Amino acid sequence: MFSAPATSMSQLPLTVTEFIDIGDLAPLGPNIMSNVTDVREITQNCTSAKSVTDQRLLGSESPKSFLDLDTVNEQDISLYDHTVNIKEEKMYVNCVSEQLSPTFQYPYDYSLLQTDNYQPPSSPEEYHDIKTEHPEPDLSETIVRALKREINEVCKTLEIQQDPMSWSVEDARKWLMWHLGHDYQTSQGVLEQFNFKGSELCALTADEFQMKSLELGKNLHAQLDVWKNACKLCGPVIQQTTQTYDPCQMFNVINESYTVWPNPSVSPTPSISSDDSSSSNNMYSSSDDERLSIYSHLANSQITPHQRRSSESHQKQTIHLWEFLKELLLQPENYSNCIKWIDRERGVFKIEDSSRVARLWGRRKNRPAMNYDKLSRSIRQYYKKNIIRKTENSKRLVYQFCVPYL
DNA sequence: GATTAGGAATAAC
DNA sequence: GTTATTCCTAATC
Repeated sequence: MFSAPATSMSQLPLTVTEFIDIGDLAPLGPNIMSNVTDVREITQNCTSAKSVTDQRLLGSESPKSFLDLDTVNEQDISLYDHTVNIKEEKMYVNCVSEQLSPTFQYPYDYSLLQTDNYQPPSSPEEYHDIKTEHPEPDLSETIVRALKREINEVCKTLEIQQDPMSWSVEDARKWLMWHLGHDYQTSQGVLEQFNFKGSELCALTADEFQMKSLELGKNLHAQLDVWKNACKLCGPVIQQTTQTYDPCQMFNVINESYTVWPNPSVSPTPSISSDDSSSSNNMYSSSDDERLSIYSHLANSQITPHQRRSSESHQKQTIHLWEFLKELLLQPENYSNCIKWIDRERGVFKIEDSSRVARLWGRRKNRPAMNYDKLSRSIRQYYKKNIIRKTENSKRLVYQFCVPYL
């Protein structure tokens, strides 16, 4: 996935905002949502992502607009990836771009962003040197909670201990795989360079990580650093379990920590195809489909035949629109600003931000050209199938799930 | 101007 | 074959 990037520091014209996806930030709490507005000023210095200078950045709308990835000028950024990691009070946004970088970490420095003369650091080293003091006292707790959930679920899924010092070589490989998760070739290449048990992995410096993988080394080191620090913060609460490998658990991990993912235990999944098995959990996105595929490949020798069949049977599934809408509705803490229940009992919901819902859907289905016009056409296809209908007193952007799909 | 409705062709699975 | 996407016209809010 990551093509050979240039490493020149001069190729750092973009500021952090171009890569922040509000969908990733939202689960971390309202404090972040409110503070991202402060990034607005520094985006004006951005020279490459032209669209960040449009009116959506200039205060007319909520932060979500200018933080959505579709504001990125893809002519300038032909390939990007992004993740958000939290370490104590510092947020790192890892950016990967063909033109920009290998993997750099941009601390999301609230105190600096609120100053008038903020200048983005010109090199990754400067970013690392930034000291952050977050003004919101509640953020640390939010971050710790999010980390706790994620680490707990990842430990369950990978069947590893939370303490990396106790990891075997195989445990460490699982963890690396989890964080690599982009494509099998890349992951295998990197894994060959990190054939260590946990204690040895923890002893490696950032530079040593980078020496072993120019593109991903520092990112992995940061991920491990975050993990180690989070374990300290989380203390003994996190418990490693003996739960068997279940791809659905991966959904829950992502569901709580990154973006919109389904939770099959929450939403009923009525059969709308002739194959019940294919309709029950057809909920992988491309990225985690890949991640699961890679992990499955790695773990094939350790999972049971039943589990392997389960994994394989889930990888080819696709999510239906009505399921996706329900996922959003089931996370009001994150998405009530774009879709929410009007009458939960009767399945009546309203799309508050049609373009955002469409973008989320398009991203999920890897359809960049998705818009509300197309999304709504798909919804209307549900009328005949009695999955979704308009309410009796039809109102704009208000729909209703039919009884079996409530 | 945005939304709604639905036909038709096509793509994706 | 089913579902979703894309494009379209027309009507409505």
